[in-house]
Amino acid sequence: MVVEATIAPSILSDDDSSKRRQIMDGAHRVFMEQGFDAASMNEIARVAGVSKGTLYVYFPDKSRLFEAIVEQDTLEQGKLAFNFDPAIPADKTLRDFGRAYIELLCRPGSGSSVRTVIGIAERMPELGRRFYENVIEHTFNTFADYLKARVKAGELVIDDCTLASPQFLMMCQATLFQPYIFQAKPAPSTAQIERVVESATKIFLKVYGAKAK
Amino acid sequence: MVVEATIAPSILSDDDSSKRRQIMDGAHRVFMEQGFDAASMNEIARVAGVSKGTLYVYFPDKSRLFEAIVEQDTLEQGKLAFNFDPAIPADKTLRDFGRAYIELLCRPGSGSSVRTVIGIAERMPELGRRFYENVIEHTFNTFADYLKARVKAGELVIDDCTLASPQFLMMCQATLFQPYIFQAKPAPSTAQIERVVESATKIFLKVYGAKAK
Amino acid sequence: MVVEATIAPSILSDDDSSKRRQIMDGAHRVFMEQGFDAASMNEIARVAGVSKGTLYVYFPDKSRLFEAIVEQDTLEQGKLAFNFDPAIPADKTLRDFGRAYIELLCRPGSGSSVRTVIGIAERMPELGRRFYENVIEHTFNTFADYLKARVKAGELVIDDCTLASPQFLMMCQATLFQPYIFQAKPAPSTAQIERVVESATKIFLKVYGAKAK
Amino acid sequence: MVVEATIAPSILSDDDSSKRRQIMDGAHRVFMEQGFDAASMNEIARVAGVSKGTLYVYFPDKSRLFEAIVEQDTLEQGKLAFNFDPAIPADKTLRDFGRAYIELLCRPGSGSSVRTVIGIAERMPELGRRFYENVIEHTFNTFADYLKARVKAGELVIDDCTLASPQFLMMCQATLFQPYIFQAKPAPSTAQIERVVESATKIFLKVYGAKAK
DNA sequence: CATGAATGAGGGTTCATTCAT
DNA sequence: AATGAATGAACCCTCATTCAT
Repeated sequence: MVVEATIAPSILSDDDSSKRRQIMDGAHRVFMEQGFDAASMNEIARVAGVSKGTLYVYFPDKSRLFEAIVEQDTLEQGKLAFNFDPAIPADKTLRDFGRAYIELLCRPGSGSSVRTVIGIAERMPELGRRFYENVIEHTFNTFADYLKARVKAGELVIDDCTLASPQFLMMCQATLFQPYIFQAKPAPSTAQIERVVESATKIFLKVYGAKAK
Repeated sequence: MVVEATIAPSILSDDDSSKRRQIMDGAHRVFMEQGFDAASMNEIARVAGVSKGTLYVYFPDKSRLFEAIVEQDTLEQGKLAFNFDPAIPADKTLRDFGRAYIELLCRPGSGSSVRTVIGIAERMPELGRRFYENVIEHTFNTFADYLKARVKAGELVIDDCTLASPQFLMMCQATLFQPYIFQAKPAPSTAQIERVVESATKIFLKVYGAKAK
Repeated sequence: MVVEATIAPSILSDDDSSKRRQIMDGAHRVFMEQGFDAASMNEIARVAGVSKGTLYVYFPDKSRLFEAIVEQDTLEQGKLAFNFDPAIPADKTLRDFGRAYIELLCRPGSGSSVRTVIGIAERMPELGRRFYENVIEHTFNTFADYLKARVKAGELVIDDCTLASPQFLMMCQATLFQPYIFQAKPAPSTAQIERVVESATKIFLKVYGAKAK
Repeated sequence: MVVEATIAPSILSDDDSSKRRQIMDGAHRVFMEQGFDAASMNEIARVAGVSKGTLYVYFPDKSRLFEAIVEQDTLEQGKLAFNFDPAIPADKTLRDFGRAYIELLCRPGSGSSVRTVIGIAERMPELGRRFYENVIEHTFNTFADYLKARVKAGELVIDDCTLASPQFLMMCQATLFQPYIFQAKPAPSTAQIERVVESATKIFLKVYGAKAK
């Protein structure tokens, strides 16, 4: 029916307010490109396609808008939904997870997010803390839980899974993430990722694998 | 002659200029505490103990002063003078170097430096690149060179030292550096460092040690 | 009928409009507390309990709303209904009227009114003029009329009642009103008022009393 | 000597800084014309003939600039240097002083000052208090002191000089000051002043004069 | 060379007013 | 009639930079 089509949009527009979303989208782009201080409310309004005054209808001030953006990024990046299927052999899981982790870390936009948060962490430590806990540490913990399960299953022999988890993930980063975050090299290619993750996986299994005994 | 008295000061001031040094010291403190954008030339002048005008005698503008500061930090931090003595057993060297590395990374001031550079890397990628190459990568390379020497000496068996080097150093960071840089936790204690480095060292030797064969 | 229920409210609302009254009440409070410039239409709407848009349904703009408030105050304060009973001896009337006058002048809210009008008089002289004429001068005139009647009755001997009236009322203010209007002292106590009015009354009668001759 | 002529200006320029004076002059005009809120720093800068930034070199913010202006006015108006010569008969002194008082009160600029201070007194009571004490009350006290001396000299018989002083001065205001301050009438003419002061003087002497007995 | 007063563009924020619903 | 989201001009204030001394 024709009428329905007309009504639809307003029904679809989530009540999280399309304007609010619109502002956050614009603010996200500007904040990520420029950082907190260099981003101007003027430009955010322009990019978001709203007037400056409207910004203040939805957010009390620049800091709070920024925090909302970072919080959103924190939640989104903290999701990293990986299916740790116990039926799949550990080596395959390590490889797949390692690759997914690095790809997440180095996908476009992710770097800006990390850079922006680190850049402001000195003056807004709360933001840094929450980002670390909900994104970085959360991933470490999720993976550590998987490892514990494998240990219990007798597939792995690990004394301290809470340490083993970041050991593996940090090895996966080797050569790849740091140049990316410092803008020294572009995001790594799939081949590069494969190679580094493969090496990390082998080391991990050699050290923590059950048959390694 | 009377005239000499007048000229004297400019003669005495070494031309690498104590004033220049003075400015850089002040600017360093302010930039590191506040980041590039939030730092004001006014406060830099105040902290440096010179007039605002003098700043512009030695540096054409704020960006160039900042670049000089970062460059200086880059050079200083790139120095990490570690004595890789071939006479010392590899395991001890790994332990000592790992500890020294983390202590350097997490010593007060170092965090600010890294945060400031990462925070500005999006807009001043050149600064990020040089910092990465001269500090991060340089350390990886220096250590890789050591590893190559140990391989040649038959003490270690490593296929790709350029990869093994960051693998070890990233493992040493596990749990320690990231919370620190995000301001989520204070700098790690000596005991924490010892424990993580010890684990990394053991893994490294188990995987790459010659006797491991 | 069901429909009636829906219409009812609009029928009930008297057309001098309870909404209009509601707005004026809110606006009065805000304008008197903050002054014309510092009062915001936003807060007026909030205090009045109506939406911002509704303000503009009843008043074309901020100035006109303000003028309406001041006009209302002018009319209300101009009323000062005092019963000049010819049967009562002049000295009692003077004392009672003087006290009532000062109490009116210094009652809470009255000060704000005067301050607000004086504060804006430079830019809105018309408002000041009407306030002066309808409140201040009107009181002078009312009292002057009483004096004239007493003169005619032979109870007082006054050459110029139009001058004698403010002479008495200004003497009553002595020490009391000015510190109050400048916010230098709180509203005067009953005892203070009594004392000052008593003195003014005595002086007035000594000078203008018939028996004084 | 020629040289002296060159140096002179810098010596003459009071160290109260000509720029500061320049700013205060401009700010005075704008604040008095518009009131605190309506005055904009932009216009003050324009009228003062300096840049907006310069304003903030001399005054930390708008409030402080305003306070400086009011304070200056307070001091200047508080001066009312009147020579209470004991050799001159009281009646002449009363007449002269009364006239001088009203002329001061109603001279151009004085009204704006009073209006501005009263207008802001609700929100800046300290300003109001100091203005009242240093200008209004100070005049009352100065005159009260004179009266006390006349009482001691046996020329006047006054029970409470602290009350008698404002009684006289308020009577002098009758009909003159209030319409002026409300912008209802222009400043009174000399003739009007003379007439009202004359009447007040006569009343005062009739009541408080020694020979009145 | 060194100073610091002066600048003016641009920062974040508020607010009277409008208008689609 | 009533709403409140949206606007954009104008607000106060900061700051990198310049220049006369």
